[in-house]
Amino acid sequence: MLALNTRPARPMARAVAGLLRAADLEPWAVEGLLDLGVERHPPGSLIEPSAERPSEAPQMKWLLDGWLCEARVLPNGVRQIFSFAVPGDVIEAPSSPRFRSVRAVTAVECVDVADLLARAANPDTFLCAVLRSLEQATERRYDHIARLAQRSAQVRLASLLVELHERLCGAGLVRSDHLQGDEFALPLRHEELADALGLSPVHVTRCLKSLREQGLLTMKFRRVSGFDRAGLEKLCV
Amino acid sequence: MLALNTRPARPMARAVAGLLRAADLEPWAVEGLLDLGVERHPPGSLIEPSAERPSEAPQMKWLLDGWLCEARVLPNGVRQIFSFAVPGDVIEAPSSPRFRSVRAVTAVECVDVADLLARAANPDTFLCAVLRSLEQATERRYDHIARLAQRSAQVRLASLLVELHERLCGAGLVRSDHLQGDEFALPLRHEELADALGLSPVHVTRCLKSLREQGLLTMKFRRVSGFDRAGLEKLCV
DNA sequence: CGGTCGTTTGAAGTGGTTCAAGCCTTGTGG
DNA sequence: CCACAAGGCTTGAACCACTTCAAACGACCG
Repeated sequence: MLALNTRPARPMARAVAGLLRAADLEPWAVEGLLDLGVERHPPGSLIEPSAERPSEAPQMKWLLDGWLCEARVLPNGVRQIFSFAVPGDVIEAPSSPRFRSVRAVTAVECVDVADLLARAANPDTFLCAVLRSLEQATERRYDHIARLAQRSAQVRLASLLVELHERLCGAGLVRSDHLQGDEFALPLRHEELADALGLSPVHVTRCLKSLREQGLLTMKFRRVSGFDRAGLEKLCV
Repeated sequence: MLALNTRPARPMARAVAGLLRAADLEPWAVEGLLDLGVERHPPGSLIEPSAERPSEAPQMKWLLDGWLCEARVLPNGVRQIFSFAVPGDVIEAPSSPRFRSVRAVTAVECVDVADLLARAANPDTFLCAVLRSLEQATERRYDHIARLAQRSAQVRLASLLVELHERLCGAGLVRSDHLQGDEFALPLRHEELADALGLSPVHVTRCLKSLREQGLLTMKFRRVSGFDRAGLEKLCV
């Protein structure tokens, strides 16, 4: 379920670069990271507080690689996804998964924030980045409420994709192309998008088709290409 | 726009009792409150950080009497209400009202939390209550996302009313009646409920009618009566 | 008593759901 | 290398929840 590894594989190094950019950290801060134990979680697994460290405070993880989603399963069996986490984000591992649980969407690599702080050469810098990340997540929760309550299906989808594009840009995971449109990995099925947006998967399909026909993006094989950010933002006004 | 007053009127005393119960505070803690300046805001006014105390930290207010709503006006002119605050709640006065603003729904009385902490005989107790209140508000934001995304109009409305009933109970603002159903003041127009729930006001009317016909509640003259909590909760499953 | 704001009701339109079938990828075994 | 199965994507048709528009009604306030 969970393996520790002191020698991270290549994908992490790539994400770390983005992470550092996102957190405004200096490149030399990487050294502190590479010494740390990296937790690996397979797709679909729950991210829970480590049992070994039974602390009172909420445990936070810094996501190095892969995607997470924060969700709740309602009494009627429907899953509501509250948010997605992308490399560079900090998430709180919920102590009681009754109301909110965090699950790996893809294979995931993360480190414990407490470890990071304890071992970092400059804990203050790290802490600031962590707090900023949590604050932005809170901000996005408001955005999501407005999105769900007031927007049509197509605009909900477009604005979520714009948000993810923005965040992936910050993590250095977008290949920019001003002529053909940007391109990035989006390891979500229509069902995940539907569960986040309160739509049926088939209607997500239809909305994506419509966006494609408007030349705003193409989503295929877990990748988005031809992403026209300006056009999508105009749609979202 | 904002008046200070050292001698609060009667309505406050009532709310304070509920507030204390909600916060598990001892009755003698009231004394500290009565010495404090109480801010009064007319209906419709914005609650902003006091200009006189230009602090970096977010300013928090403890609501003694009246209702607030936390909202954003979207570019297309639609208002999204994120949450309501009832007596006993703590709210953060947003520093930049660009993304989130807090507005008085009714006439409002509140005190500054920093003042409260500075002057309180037992700041620890107060601080715990404040933190608990903020934590519960965060929790409710998740509930609201799930409500908006996954529920039918009628269930959205019912579950919001159940939430408000629960909170008003905590503040001692519900008159319990197990035979006829509970009764409490609900100073919201259909439009406010609609803006919170992502519905049109006319459809709120229809949903209320349906709930009334099911014998679950009656909403009239800014009051809810015949509130059948158990029945409503069964509806929300 | 008349004006205004909020609520109620009806009728028509639309956006999203549901169900069901076909298709396209990807992975697996012969 | 192909055959086949499984899972996800796509499309169509019918249905339903909610919206919009419009008009009437009711309470409250001068």
